[in-house]
Amino acid sequence: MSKQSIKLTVDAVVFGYEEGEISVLLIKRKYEPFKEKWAIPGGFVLNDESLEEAVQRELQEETGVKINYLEQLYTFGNPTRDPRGRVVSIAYFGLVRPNTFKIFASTDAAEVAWFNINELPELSFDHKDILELAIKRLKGKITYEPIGFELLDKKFPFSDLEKLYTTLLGREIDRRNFRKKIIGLNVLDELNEKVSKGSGRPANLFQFNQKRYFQLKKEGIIFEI
Amino acid sequence: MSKQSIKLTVDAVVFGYEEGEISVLLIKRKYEPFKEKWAIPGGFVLNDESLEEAVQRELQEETGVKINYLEQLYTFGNPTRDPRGRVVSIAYFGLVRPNTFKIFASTDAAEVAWFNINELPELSFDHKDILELAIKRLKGKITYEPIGFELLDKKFPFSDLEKLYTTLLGREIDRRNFRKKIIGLNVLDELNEKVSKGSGRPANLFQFNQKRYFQLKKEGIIFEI
DNA sequence: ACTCATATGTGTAACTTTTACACAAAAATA
DNA sequence: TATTTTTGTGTAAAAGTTACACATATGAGT
Repeated sequence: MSKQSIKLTVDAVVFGYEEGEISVLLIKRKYEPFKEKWAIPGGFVLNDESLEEAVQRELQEETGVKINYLEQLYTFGNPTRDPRGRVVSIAYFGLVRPNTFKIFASTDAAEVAWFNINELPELSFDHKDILELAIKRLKGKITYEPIGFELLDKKFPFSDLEKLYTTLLGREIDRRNFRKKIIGLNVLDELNEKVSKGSGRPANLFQFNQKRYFQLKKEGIIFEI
Repeated sequence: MSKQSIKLTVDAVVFGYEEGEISVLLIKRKYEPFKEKWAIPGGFVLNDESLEEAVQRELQEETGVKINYLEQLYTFGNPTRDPRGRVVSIAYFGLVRPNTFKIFASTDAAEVAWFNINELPELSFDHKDILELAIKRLKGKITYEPIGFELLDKKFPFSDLEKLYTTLLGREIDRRNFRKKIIGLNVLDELNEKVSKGSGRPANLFQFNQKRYFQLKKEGIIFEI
């Protein structure tokens, strides 16, 4: 039996949301292979760091992003997925509020940019597969975990939440029923603050109450939309 | 930056079901570390095989089991999880019908045995965490994917299915409502065969129709219990 | 300051789904 | 042949989901 020589990387599909558009963070590779091609940020895992640490480090290095919500997505191990040899990649899935920092390219990245998930460029390696799986997971997960709030401002008008769900679910939602349902879940605090964007009646602001969510979860009450 | 020296293993949590009990397949380790301790079957990934091939090969080698249903569970990468050094393990989750083969120990395994998931021995490495996650996944997944059928005989009386769900969900089910629901899903074929085990009215046999399931899935009709 | 356009906020009735519940039929056993 | 055991089946109440329209609060235009 030949000695194992497999390299390990982590990759992070980071989603952001702004004004009705779901975007994903990509970098333009500075080096071969796939030099000048767009790719999901990521890189080799160091010997003594955990996988999550590796993801956070690579994201910080390449893009300047500090992640808000992070979870493991899937491990891609096809023997031919990397032309350099056997490289297994553990893909993560992250959510951020894009307006809370400035992105910048460095180390392996020549450029960093947000791409609308419906207008993606050609991607390196098997990153198209990874991204598709991540999109599927995001769209699926918002109906049974309250991860959507990680994409919105801490305080948000109800219409933002509604628009996010409309976008992710890809269909119209009845405004009244949606509001009833969400309010009924009992995980939102209604604040005494109003915000008015342009014309129209000013909206009340809401805030996700994570503590209450965990409490309810512990009691076996499930979040479901 | 020091050169990466991380080893990669796969581990497989294999579940079986018989007579109202969910069991998991474990091996007793023949070598250090954790010599003579029970562990989930698995081993090092070879350079040129896919991760799934590695799982199937290790299972075959160590236990004689050919898996029926296999999916990736999670990747465990805590830097201290293996005393030999940095070993990242990609855990899989499998389902089999235990009565379709004989298990036997070989290569790294001194013994192989089925353990009821409620009466587990002490386990090696972080295998307790892996197993707990797998059990959680199994219990969760049966409500929205028809994987329960992978644990039953191809032809089964309705009561077998009901008992499986009772066991996995950990609560009583209304027999009539359950039957109505499952029949309503339209994925079972009712056969013209009866089986009688002991006393009582003989039961009709049913069979899962995978083709119909995929058809319905494609049409957006979801399996849900 | 008045009118118009725009976005927010709210209740009820029809419909669908889920739950609760009991007894007859077919076979084995005593 | 009476008793026990397991299978097989319908209906009514309750809960949840869906469809649907108008008043309110602001900004913009005149």
